[in-house]
Parts: sequence; structure tokens; C-alpha cells
Amino acid sequence: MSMTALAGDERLPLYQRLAEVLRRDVMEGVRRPGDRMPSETALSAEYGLAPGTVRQALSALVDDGLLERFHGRGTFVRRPSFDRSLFRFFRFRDASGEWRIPESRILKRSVEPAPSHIARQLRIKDGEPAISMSRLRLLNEAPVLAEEIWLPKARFGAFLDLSESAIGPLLYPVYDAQCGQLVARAEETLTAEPASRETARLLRIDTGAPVIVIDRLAKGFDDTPLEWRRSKGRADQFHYHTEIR
Amino acid sequence: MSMTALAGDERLPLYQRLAEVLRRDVMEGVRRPGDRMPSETALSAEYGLAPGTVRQALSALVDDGLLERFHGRGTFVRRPSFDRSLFRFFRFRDASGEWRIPESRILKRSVEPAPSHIARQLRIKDGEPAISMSRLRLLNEAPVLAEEIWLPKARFGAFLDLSESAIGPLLYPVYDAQCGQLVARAEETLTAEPASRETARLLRIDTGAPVIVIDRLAKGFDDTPLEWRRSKGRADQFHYHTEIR
DNA sequence: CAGTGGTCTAGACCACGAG
DNA sequence: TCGTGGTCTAGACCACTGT
Repeated sequence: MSMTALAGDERLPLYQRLAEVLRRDVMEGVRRPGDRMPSETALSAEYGLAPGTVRQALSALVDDGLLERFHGRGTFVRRPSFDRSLFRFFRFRDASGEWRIPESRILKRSVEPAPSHIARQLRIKDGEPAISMSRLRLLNEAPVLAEEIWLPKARFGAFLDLSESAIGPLLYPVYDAQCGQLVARAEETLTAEPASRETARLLRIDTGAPVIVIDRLAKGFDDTPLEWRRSKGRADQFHYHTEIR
Repeated sequence: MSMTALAGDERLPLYQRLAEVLRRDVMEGVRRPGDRMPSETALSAEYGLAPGTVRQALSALVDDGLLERFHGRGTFVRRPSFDRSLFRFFRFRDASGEWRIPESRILKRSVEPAPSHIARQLRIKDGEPAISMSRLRLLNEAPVLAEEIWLPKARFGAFLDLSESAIGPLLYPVYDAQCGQLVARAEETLTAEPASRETARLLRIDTGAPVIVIDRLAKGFDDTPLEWRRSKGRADQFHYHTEIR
């Protein structure tokens, strides 16, 4: 077993330098979500560090949400999950009161020159080709969310070839499998506004009734913007809850 | 320096048992916000633990938001601050674009029997006396928030004797100084609804226009509910932003 | 059982803040 | 300069998981 020297700024603490090396491995796809990391013993031998120092580096990445630890099993690259999304505060239950993923009906899918506000978000040139999509999400035939989605065509060209039946309600696994684009995290913005005539028709509510608007910009491990979407749902179905200190 | 035995369940790790002992000190008011904790060296001597173990206990409480560490100065009981409140997402700026605390105008202050939904939140008996207050918050004479506040009279009796001019826009310091009630944390719930006629009049918007509604239940260190409030503001001034993974 | 992470010890030395 | 927390070492032993 040969020893590897730690790269990085020599003024930084060793555990931070190790953390950066491991973070880069994940960001560059050398280690993929679900992969097991080398054990703490292996890493301390590899880099010539005390076990406690290696532990500190791994802890930093766990706090950061990049890794997950399981006692007795190992340390793994975390599979991004969007359990923390604002969408979980919509009261979407079926008749039996259980949480379910709403079905998806694609209303429109086309290639358009990206409007400037979309291009800015996706960090592409104004007017560059983008895939535009409208979806309606339904629970037991009842519409619950109206969505508008934009993707840069350069990365998601393969998405256009898919039949609607091949695209389920969850898009991120499709992005990964069909386009090789892995979503690592996202930024969400929430506001409320009166329903336009069009939105009211889709959601079957009164024009002007309050709707919750959630904008989401999804990004890859390397911070590239991958998808922008705007979703609208009935405000009376939304209750966000949080604890503050 | 006598050594103190660690109380608590002997099956738990030492660092957790130490953390619980220190947490209790804060919850019972033995150590108050702003107080400096004993140094790590002092604690390890006091309880006969290795410095690393003491460190782990303190780290747990720092992660928990109970303590704050300052390199070279010490470890302190954190002063609760409500920087993380949902209210920070209201775009409240004055003419120069600076963030400011809105002034407060008290519209009503009285003692009422607690309605049942308030009593349940404050964990007091249905109909027990409670202080009820309506406030309007303004920025440059413009109304920005309409608030309804409820306090259990048993704890906040002294609050009734204060003149309005003695109450500023920030209530929690008043609760502490005048009533001996320290707010440690709070739960907030956000939704949106159409403005009632009354709310519309107060906020000077159209009836039915969307308003953001934030309910807050403030609690003491010992988890006692202290204050319930409902605040309403214009939805078009509200943009919540968050990152998810 | 072997291998993983979790807890704990008993130090050393460094970096920062205040007087 | 002194006391604080921050980094790091080099182990020991425990608890959990999978085979």
C-alpha cells in the first residue's frame, strides 16, 4: 500500500485538506452515489494520518450532506433525496389519508429559444435552444400542481426521444439514466400570488384565489444548473412548518 | 477541586451524559444566555473525563444551538436570536433600501378568556384568562404586518401594567425584563389565504388579495409555550428562499 | 467471525483573544 | 503572557452488520 500525499493549501488543517480531496472525488464522479468509501483505517494508512483526523474529515462531509455513515456497514456517498423540498408541505393525500406521489400528465413538450429570465437561471445564452414542458400533477384524477419545466437542450437532447409513457412522475431518475445528468441539490423559492385565468382553469379553482408558487433550480455536483421549474398549487393545501432558534 | 460524578443512564455514552447535565443547567436557568461555560480543561478535571470527551459533549450542544464557541475566548450559552424566522423573507426595506425593524402600533390590549384553539397552543385551560393584543407594524408610515398576539395571563400579568410607550417593537426583551419569561425557540407555520375585509383595510390592499399568514408559538427553555401570534403580510412582498439536498 | 464505525483516553502543540 | 478553543497523534476497546 503506497502512501499518497495530500494536495491542497498547506496552511489549511489536514482534515480539511483530506475532506476537499474526497469531495472532489464525488464532484467529479470518481465516486458515485451509493458507493462505499474506503474505511477509516484504510484512509488513515493511505494518507498517513491518525484515525481521529480521518474521522474529522469524514464528519465534515457527513455534516455537509455529501456522505452518510452506517455503524458496522461503512461510509457511503449519499444518494440525493429531495425529502426536504418545500413540496412536502402540500397536503397531498389520497382517500385513505396516505401520502402519494401525484401522477403526471404532460400537456406540452417542445424546443424553444430560452427566454432571458430562464437562460439566466440555466446559465446558458439568451435564445439558446431549450426544452420546454408543461405538466399537470394529479391525485385521484384531481389536479394538484401545475408545472412549467425548462432544460438546456445541449445536455438533455436525449430527453426529446422518449415517449410520454416512458417518463414517469419522477424526472430526476430519467435525467440520470437517459441523459447522464445527475441532480445533486436544488434551490427553491416560495411566494404566493392570485391565480391567473389559465392556472385557475388547470387547478379547478377560482381566478384570483391564492396559489403557492415554488420555483426550483436543480444543480449537478459540479454546480451546473440543470433544470428550472415553476410549480403552482392551491394555497389552502399548503402549510409549511419549521422550528427556529 | 472535588470531582463530580456524572448523573444519568449509565448505558449512555459519557459525552451524552455530560451534555445532558450541561443542558439541564441551561434549561433550569442555572446558566443564562451570555454566561461563559467552564473551560474544557476545567470540565474534564471536574468530571474526570478526557478532554476529547468533554469536547464531544460541548460540540453536541453547539450543534444543537444551545452553546456558541469562540476560539481564544471560551464557550458561551447562546442568546436566542430569531434571525432564522420566516419574517426575514418579507422584503421590508426603507427608502434607502436598508433592512429595518418595523415600528409597532398597538391597536388593542385586553384580557379575554382564551378561545379553545389558543388555549390548546398555550397549553392552558379552555377559557382561562389570557392577554390578547392586536398590533400593526409599519415602515415609513406604510403598514406591512397585521398581528394578533396571545399570552397566558398567569405568566404575563406584569405586561398589562406597562404603558404603550414602554413597549417597543421587540416584545421578547420586554417579556424577559418585565415578566421574567425567556423565549428560547419557536415554531412557525406558513400558509397563504385571501385577505379578509378587515385585513385588507389594515394592510391597505384589495379584499381577497393573497396574504402570507405566519403563526408562531414561542417557547421557553423548559418547553413551556409562552406566546402565540399570527401575523399577516402582503404575499407580493414575500419570497422565501432555501437550498435542499 | 471479521470488518466497520463509535466511544474514550492522555497527552502534544498551535492559533487566537484579551490584558 | 496566559488562558481559551482548534488540531493532531496513537493507540484501546465497544457495538453493530453481514457472512
